[in-house]
Amino acid sequence: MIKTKANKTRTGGSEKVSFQAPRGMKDILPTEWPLWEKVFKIGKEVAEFYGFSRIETPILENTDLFIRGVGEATDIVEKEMYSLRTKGGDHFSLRPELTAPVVRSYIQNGMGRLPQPVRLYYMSPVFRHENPQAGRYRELHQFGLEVLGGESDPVYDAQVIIAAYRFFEELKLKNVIVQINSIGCRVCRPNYVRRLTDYYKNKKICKDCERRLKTNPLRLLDCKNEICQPLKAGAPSILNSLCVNCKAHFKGVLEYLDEVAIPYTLNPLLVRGLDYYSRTVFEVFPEGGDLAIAAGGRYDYLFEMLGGRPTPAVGMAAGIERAIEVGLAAGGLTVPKPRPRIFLVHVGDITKRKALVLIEDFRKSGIGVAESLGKDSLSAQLERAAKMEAPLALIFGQKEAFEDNIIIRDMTTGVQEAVPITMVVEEVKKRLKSA
RNA sequence: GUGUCCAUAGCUUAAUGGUAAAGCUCCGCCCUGUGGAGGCGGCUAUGAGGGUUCGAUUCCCUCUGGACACCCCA
Repeated sequence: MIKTKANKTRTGGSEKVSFQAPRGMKDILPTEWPLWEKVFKIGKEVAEFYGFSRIETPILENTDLFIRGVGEATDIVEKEMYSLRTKGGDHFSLRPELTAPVVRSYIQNGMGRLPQPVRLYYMSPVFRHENPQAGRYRELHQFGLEVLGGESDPVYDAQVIIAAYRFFEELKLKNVIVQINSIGCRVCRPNYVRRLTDYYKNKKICKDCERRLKTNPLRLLDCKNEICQPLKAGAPSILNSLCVNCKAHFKGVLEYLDEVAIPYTLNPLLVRGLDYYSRTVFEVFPEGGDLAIAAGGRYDYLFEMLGGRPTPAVGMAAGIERAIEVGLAAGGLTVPKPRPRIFLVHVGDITKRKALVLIEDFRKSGIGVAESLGKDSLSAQLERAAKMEAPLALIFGQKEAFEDNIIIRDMTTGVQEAVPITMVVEEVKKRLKSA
């Protein structure tokens, strides 16, 4: 028996079922879609301007990819993955993020032989099984940029941040804030972790932090528990522990950002939840908000973790739902108006048939035509035309068909004029232009 | 995973331990050839399951979904 979440009622002989979208997931309705298209368009333009090409990977990946890539001890892998086992016995998961899949694709498809670095972008759904709340969904869409290969050059870190910043600028989000930090590399991070662990040892910390001290000590830095707050001030700063190379790298990133006047604030307490980051990490916040709308960083070791050759890389992912919410709330982002279409009204069966032919003529001329051929009443059709704010209505009745005419009605003024049917496309074109 | 609040028609809201009401939307008619108005009419609801009760939409439990917060995160 398959467990189903449909609600069922048995009344008499018939069964009534009702379905709802899965928890934390929602429909993008026709009224919302133009907005999404706009956001997608902006993302595409920004990404392609900076030399990124689109990639789309499968929604399902081997669970192991995320365990190795994102990290076994992370919340994402520990408790937020939608995992399933196929009939063949494979363990798959709905992707909770796209960096690991993109790296997998790079390795699998031999992109290492392309000119380096390879720049890829995506705008795709990811899935996380956590409890929904403000700005948090179980299915969310991420706009992401990844620069893969080449050198571990700070200029790439900066470029990713610049592109992300421009994306939000184009979405009319004012005064977004980039918080940035460096969490070092294999050489310097272990030293820092040791110092940090020493510092916190024998100090009064919260339960979560006791666990973090063992599994992921860096996370002690962004603990929000009151008990731990006073300790943060005295904690050793990672920026003082960076090795010479990491220091130079971080300095480089900041200098490039200064060069193009991207505003940022240093946040030495910023660490990221995923295992694969090294050196640069950053998060982007809307003005006055504390929910990140984008985050990213450098991940020079991820390729090795996934069985590839050592390959430096840096990337970021923005939450599209959150960006849209913030943009709408700030008022800069608006729902685009649909392109106006003329409306074809028919009266009678013969004209109904001929109307289909006429529609094709307009299609060839690139003019959008709406109709409601299913309705036969003239009033009802005009009503519909008015409701959808068609600038012009074409009225095609028996009389007109007989005389090879058609009436063009200006819906705002109510002025009508009969024109020869052969001229109607041209006439409409003319009127739309002058309007 | 935990906690708090919530669930009446497509939408917004009303009411009651005893026949569920309205506005907007939608559909139809007035309107055998002229729209946004008006009039008339119609469709559609107590999220699902169980319990208490003569009787539950109302009280109780479970499930599902929603809002918010924690954890964590885009």
